[in-house]
Amino acid sequence: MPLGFSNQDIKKIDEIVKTRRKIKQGELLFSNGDTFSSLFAIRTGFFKTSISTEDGREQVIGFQMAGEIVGLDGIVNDLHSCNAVALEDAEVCVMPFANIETISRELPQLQRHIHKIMSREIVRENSVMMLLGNMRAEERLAGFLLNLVQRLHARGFSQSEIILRMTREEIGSYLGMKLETVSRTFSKFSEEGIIEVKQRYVHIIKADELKKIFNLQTCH
Amino acid sequence: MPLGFSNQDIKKIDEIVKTRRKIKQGELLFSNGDTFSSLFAIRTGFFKTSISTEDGREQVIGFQMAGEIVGLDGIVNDLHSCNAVALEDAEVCVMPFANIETISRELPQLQRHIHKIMSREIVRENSVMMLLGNMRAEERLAGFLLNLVQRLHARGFSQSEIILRMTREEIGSYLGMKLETVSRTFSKFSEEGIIEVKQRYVHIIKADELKKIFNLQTCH
DNA sequence: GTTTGGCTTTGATACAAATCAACAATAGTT
DNA sequence: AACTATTGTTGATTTGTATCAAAGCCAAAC
Repeated sequence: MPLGFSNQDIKKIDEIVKTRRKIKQGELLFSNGDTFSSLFAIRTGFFKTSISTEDGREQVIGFQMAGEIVGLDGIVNDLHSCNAVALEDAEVCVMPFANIETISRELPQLQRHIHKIMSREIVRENSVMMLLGNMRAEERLAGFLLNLVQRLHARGFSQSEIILRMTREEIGSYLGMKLETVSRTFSKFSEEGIIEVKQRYVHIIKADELKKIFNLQTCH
Repeated sequence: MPLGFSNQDIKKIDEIVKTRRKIKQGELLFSNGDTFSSLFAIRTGFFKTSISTEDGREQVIGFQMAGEIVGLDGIVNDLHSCNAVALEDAEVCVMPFANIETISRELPQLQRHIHKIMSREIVRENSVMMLLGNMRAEERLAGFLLNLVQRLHARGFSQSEIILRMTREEIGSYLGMKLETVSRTFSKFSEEGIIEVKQRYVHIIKADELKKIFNLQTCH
């Protein structure tokens, strides 16, 4: 949440955010076809969002952690068009979208904040399209690790150590590659001394090497 | 624009939309790093938006036509993070975003409309991620053609004939494949009698076959 | 402590798309 | 009309990743 709200403003915003919901690992927060009524702010835990084809192929759209918002896909048709699954026990704030709209009409700063959240998601997806459309397996995984560790670091976690919340298959789905390729690429980075991997634990030893592999510099 | 506005409302909205700008083929409407101040509603013409890596690789993010909005990427950081190039002579309405925000605080329907536009873009990009992450060349091109013809048809153009505004290379960049592969896939569809192709002209003969190739059914 | 099942790693092989290369078609220019 | 430059097609070959297959690791359950 941005700064610069009066006490009275804060009260209004608290009103939006008062309902909480707990989601156990593996459970759905919402899924494709559900009617949309609320955005969800993640308080604790870790989610993946995904869509699936008729024939069962899954595409992971993103991984979301504390402080991030899910559910924006539902606004356009009042129906969710993706699934959000908790990858670990989680708690979210349920924010009825009608309330968000009402209050953001009164508070320009909140209005601006909502717009930025949506724009940020568009820009994020632009980068993912670059990743999927133009990059090779190593570049994709390097970009993925750098992005993840940067977001975790912003939340006070280590700059160099990660416990992955998702499987190799989920990483692969997100990055447009098969789980075996994800595993092989981890092993390759490990052999080169760039990272240390042990199952879900990843230690980034040479962040600059990862950045060199992921040599894209543009936007964000 | 949605219905249900009073005459007075319409006046306010017209105020947003009064500035026009013409862009010649090949010219930039905005580019990466430009300060953001306005969204652009395309009145006539055809655009591509793209981002580039340091090393010169381009990723086309989308193709936009009359009635669609570009510039949403700029909101989050008050800077554009992609490039918008006119693929044919075009005219846009320049809509200062500050005005949009002001007026949408007064008109809940306009506010809702803006939110839906942003959400629609997020959902569109989700589908592109599915395309790039999970599909093979034929599926990608089939999906591309179906999407394009559907949007053109909604604007009163033919349901079965298209004049492409973009090169094979630009299609390839959008779909995450090389221009040669695009060309070969066009030829393959043509040999199978699904489409007729002559350079930029494409005639869809068997739309149902294209749909079968693009067998995804989820969201939108 | 052993079993179970899910996840991960690694190897061998197959395949779709990239790359390299030449040529054809088209549009724009002089 | 001839000349360029750009765009598009097609063929031969290479390559990165997928696929198929087997084995190893780990945590939870019994």
